[in-house]
Amino acid sequence: MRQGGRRKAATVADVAVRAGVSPGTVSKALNGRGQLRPETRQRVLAAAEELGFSTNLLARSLLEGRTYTVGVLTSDSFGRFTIPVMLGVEDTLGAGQISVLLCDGRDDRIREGHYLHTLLARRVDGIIVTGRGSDPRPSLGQDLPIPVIYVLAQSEDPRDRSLIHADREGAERAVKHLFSTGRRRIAHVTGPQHHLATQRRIEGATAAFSAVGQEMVLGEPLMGEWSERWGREAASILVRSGKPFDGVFCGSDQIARGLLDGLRESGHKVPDEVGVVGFDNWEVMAEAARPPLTTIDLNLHELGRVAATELLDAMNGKALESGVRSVPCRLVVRESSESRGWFPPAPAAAATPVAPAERPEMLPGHETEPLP
Amino acid sequence: MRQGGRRKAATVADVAVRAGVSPGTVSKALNGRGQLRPETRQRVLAAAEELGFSTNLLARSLLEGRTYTVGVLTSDSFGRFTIPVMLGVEDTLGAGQISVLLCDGRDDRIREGHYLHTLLARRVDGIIVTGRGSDPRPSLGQDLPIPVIYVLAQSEDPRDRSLIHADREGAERAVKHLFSTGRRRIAHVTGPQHHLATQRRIEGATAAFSAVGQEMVLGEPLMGEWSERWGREAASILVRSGKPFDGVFCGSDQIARGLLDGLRESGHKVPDEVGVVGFDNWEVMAEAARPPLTTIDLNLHELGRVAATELLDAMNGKALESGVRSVPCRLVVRESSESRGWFPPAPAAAATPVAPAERPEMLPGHETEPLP
DNA sequence: GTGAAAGCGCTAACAG
DNA sequence: CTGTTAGCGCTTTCAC
Repeated sequence: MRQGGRRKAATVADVAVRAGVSPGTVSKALNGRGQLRPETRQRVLAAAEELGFSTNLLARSLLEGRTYTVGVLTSDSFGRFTIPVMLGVEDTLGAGQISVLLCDGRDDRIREGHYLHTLLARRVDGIIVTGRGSDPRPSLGQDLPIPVIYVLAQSEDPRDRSLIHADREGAERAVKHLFSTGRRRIAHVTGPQHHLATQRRIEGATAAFSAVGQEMVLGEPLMGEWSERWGREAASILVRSGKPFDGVFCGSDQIARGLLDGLRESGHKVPDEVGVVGFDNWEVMAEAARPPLTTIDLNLHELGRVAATELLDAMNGKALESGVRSVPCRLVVRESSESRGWFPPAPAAAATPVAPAERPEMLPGHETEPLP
Repeated sequence: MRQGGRRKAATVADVAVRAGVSPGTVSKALNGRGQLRPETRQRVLAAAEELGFSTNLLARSLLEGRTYTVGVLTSDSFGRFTIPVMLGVEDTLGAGQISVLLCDGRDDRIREGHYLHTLLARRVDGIIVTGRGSDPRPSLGQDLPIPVIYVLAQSEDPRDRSLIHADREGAERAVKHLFSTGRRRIAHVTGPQHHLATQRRIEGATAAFSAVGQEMVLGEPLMGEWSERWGREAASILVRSGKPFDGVFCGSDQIARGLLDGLRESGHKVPDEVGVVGFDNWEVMAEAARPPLTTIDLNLHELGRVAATELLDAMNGKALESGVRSVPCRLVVRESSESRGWFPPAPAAAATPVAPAERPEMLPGHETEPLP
């Protein structure tokens, strides 16, 4: 049966004939159900083998009313953030024999609606919606016959189940880490003001400052775009401000990398004079930075894993909880924040004591991906 | 029908009852087949609408023997190169109402075999195999009942159909582009010797040198790893060699970016004194480079599109061709190779004349992807 | 222990 | 024009 000459696949009936039994018996033998004489079972298995029999899952699904399939639907296209989530989902689901149908919404509501229709017609057992997290997205609605989980891009409807990474806590952790290495004069350079992520990270950073009774250098975050260019520019702004600073928390790894370049080129030593922490743990960025960048890992793979796990439970009848669940971020310590021990003494004791030095959870370094 | 109270979906029979007709008639009305009185059709459509009817594609597929589904199977995990391919596939297939099942092989042959089994049991209409292109991969075999196309990672078996990007021609084009901007003393810095990609790019580059009767600076390519670090190191090697050079073709954008940093920091002006061309058009890299990097775009999305198109034909009965087809790369001109017109006059006319200045095909710049 | 029959939801073929 | 029937491939009673 070469590619040209497609032959009809063998059915249970075919196997039955060859084994000299009935279709029902074949089914039992193949699925290890019922009481069969071992010898009969062997005969059936042999016949199936010889015919290259492969169960037609369509037929089984039709009967069972389950397809062991879930749809992953992106509102925007699959990008740097959604892909690790999707892989986490696929990974977890694949272990449970569940397949993933891919639907790329491309920021087009019409297209998305069309995909939703297709998924329902294909009778998927559940749907995971993902996309940019900059802002909440419209709900697919409450009247779907299957469970839906929103990941990264949370649903506008609080009755839906949404999973996001803990931006706020991550940012707080980043800043506390800088404090814990002895730095005191810390600035925050981040993305566009209107992004939800920007706001959440500012909140987290602010909380960390309050906790130790310090003020942000320049009094407020420097907001710009998520780019290396902006990071370089911010470095220049900081330097020219004349205000002393010994730490910078950046809202993204790209910004951090630009900032690192800017600092190096204006003669500031990292981490000796300034500690820098980024956000995202975009490994190619963080590892190629000079020096390698300490940053917050979004745990996107884990986010996908959790989403898949919750969805699996829901598919098995357990009611889905409502509202937003946030999955913790991880601090990944690299060189850019190393403490060198010569910092000025800590300022007057703050109301809340500085968090003790953290046990950094190192991520294993990934090899650079080979070229195709 | 909230998420908890899953109700059985309406069937053609339900619609039939409600519309006061038979199931057969419902089918015709819904699919626009056969001769129906317009009024009847309307009644059926209304009933379907009211019941929220959605065709059960499983049942249809079972009957039709086609599922309008293809599997995309990676040998390694989905990475920087395979993802654009997969998106190209999904894009093309989605337009034809075909869904994509995702299978992440993770470099594990057992796992891959398991996925293949599942795909066949689900009766997909075709399979696209993808993965790292560093070396050919084992064939899935010739005895599959459905067409298979290998993309990026070509099959070891020449009877299979493989699609790859035109590495060799891309490299040749890159070097010719440097020549066309007036440069003559060009070096080649690239990846590990044992990679097929490295070899193909060296071949292409060599061809371009031969065409204009020039020698590669240092006489041979500098081979290292696919990293920025190696790019920086190579810059230093080149500079310290004392040999004059005015152009460098890098085997990857990462190498190129490191090289650009190295050159800048050792006081060499790009593009004024040295022109640099990369490979991959990894946009975040190429655009963030200083200056923005001229490079070769692998056309991965197009590769996916072509693969999907060939697969569609094959699924419709057209026999798949055998062997490797290579899809052209594109030159993307940015600042790093700009001609400044003050170069030394061209050397003694070569046997083959220098290619005339190329019409650079600019790609639209992509915005930096917003954070989640 | 094993076989026969019914049915999952749909559509194509043939009656009426 | 519309209804009836059969069957896609499988599993699951329920007889034997």
